[in-house]
Amino acid sequence: MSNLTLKDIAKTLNLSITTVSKALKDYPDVSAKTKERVRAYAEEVNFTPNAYAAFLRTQESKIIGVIIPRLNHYFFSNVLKGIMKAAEEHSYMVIVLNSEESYELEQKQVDRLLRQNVDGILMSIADSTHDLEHINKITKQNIPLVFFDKYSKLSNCSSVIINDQNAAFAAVEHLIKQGKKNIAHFRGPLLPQNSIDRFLGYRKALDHYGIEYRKEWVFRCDDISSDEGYAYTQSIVEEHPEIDAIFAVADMPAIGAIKYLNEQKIEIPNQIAVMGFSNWKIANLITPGLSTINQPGELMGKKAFELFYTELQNIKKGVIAEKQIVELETDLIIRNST
Amino acid sequence: MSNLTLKDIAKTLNLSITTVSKALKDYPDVSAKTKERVRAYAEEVNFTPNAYAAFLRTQESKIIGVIIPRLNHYFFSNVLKGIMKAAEEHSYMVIVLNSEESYELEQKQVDRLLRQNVDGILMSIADSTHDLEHINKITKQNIPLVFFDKYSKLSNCSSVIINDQNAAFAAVEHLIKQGKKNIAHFRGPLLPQNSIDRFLGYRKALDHYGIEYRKEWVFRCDDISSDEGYAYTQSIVEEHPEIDAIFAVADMPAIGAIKYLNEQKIEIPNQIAVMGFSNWKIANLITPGLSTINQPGELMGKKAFELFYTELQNIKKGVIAEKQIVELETDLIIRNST
DNA sequence: CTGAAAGCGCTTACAG
DNA sequence: CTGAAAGCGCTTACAG
Repeated sequence: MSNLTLKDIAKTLNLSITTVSKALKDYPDVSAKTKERVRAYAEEVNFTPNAYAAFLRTQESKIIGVIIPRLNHYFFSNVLKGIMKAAEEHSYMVIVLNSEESYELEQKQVDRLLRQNVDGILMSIADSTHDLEHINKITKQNIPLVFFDKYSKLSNCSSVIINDQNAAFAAVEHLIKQGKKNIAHFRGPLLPQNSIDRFLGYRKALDHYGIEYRKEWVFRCDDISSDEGYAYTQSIVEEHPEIDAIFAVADMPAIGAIKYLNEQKIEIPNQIAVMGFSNWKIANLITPGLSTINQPGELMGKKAFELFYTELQNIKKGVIAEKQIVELETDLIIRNST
Repeated sequence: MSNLTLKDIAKTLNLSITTVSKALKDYPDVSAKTKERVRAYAEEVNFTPNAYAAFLRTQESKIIGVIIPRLNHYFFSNVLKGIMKAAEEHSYMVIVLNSEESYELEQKQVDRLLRQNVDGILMSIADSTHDLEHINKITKQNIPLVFFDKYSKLSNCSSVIINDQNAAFAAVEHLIKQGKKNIAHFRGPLLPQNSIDRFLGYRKALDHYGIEYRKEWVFRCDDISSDEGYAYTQSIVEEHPEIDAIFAVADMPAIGAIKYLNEQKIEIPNQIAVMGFSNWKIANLITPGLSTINQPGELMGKKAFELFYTELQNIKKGVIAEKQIVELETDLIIRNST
């Protein structure tokens, strides 16, 4: 809109479009004097080159697309922050799309990003995604694709993840070492790999310490919400009084549990200990503080961008490199809820 | 990358580029048979038109830029969610930038968005922004600009805001009606309008009910963080034992206050009542629940997009319309902290 | 050191 | 109903 072009500048300065373009891009074959003239004028009139026209030549949009399953989510916000910071450093901009854990939306959003000719796509798969056709579309077009956190074992793509199974094992092991024997699990939805892996880590820890697994002590949180945690804790207290600890797939259900227990004046951790997963900010703000597993969100975002970036360079050079899986460290954070 | 073009399709189908383009855009002057052929083939080869080339003709990027001062922030995430949902409905994509409350970053990001030729910019001003030159750049280029939440009274732009002064008044009035007389205020930084207005609302309420204002009971939270709230509450308890209520500029400092009071086993609200502002999710998850002012984030985002959209239509039609200020309703939410 | 020209992939007014 | 052609605003190989 009402933006100046190279042509306008060329006309005003009595130069060719070529020379103006070169001057602005600091080509060595333009005289210092001309460069100075052009630059001064461009500054004066606040010239901003048209990114679209440039793209048409260079075929690089300098934009990446990010699809996250939840926007108002401490962990994913942190990942996004990491991505955006790294992108900024490489002069990239980020189009953000929120799939709201919906497979249908996710498919549409992939299409939209492809149409936009983004230079790459970074995504975390929605809970309801059960099919990878849209993912294949991306890889077929030879566009770098990087998964973070919720990835797919079936697609051969670069990914930044944590070892959910080991982390969950450590969490449950900690509960056991605190003397807890009847440990319930609030698991996540059925499809996503991380909710499966955290469940498996729970089972493995029970196994390892010779504690019987009881499937009626596993409660499914499809929304991974505090409300679910609250409601399940109520039914635990009322129907399974022998349960002495809860390991939740994420902090939110754990916080719902703590809320209920606080209201009922049930002692945490003496009567029931509560363990979360993710280390949201809120985990340290409630009373008692929530023990949890720290998941390095910002670092994950940074790494995801870097994987994209090296992959893009490889493609440009025509190098076919192995896809990389980066596994980040997690820590057990012990607070007063265990 | 490796993307088909209209030319490729035209060649394969033995048609002209024109006809292919028209067929795909459902122009009336193309035969149904041809349209069908083109569409079927485009589908088969997964053709995605090049958005940049299209832009160069239409001068519409179908992208907006959003600058928010904080990313990992319940309220701003909600606004973003509202913006993105509305954008999606209008086939717009959203480039998100995080100014981290920094004036310098904000300036750079405005430049980057202008260079990208976004169709409009939606932003909330950083706490440290003390100058509007970058804002003027946007309006000079005749690009729609809409502020949300943190706006500037000095620039004539469309804005979606709340009445911070009235909302703060209602919050403090509620404390007074609960019998509180010695009410401290955790105020925000000096520059942003909303932190000024909330402070003014606090003063107005005191005035209105004949309570003396004491400036040593006002504590400045430059980061609007729980840590600041925690530390100030400690000094209140130790140095100003007569204080019986706290009104905080936002939920985070209020939650820090509650954390400290809980640790010290100081009764809330009997000894000290605590009032927040914004109604973050966490406000209802801590014990006691935090009384606060509900700020409709998602709705604010939706309205901001709509303001942008009507402004864009006006510009296209050459209509010069008044800038609009939309003021959204807030509610007093009473929980157990007051 | 400067500039004319081709071309990126579309859209659309115009001709037939 | 179909197509040749101009043009959006850049970049860059090439000529002078």
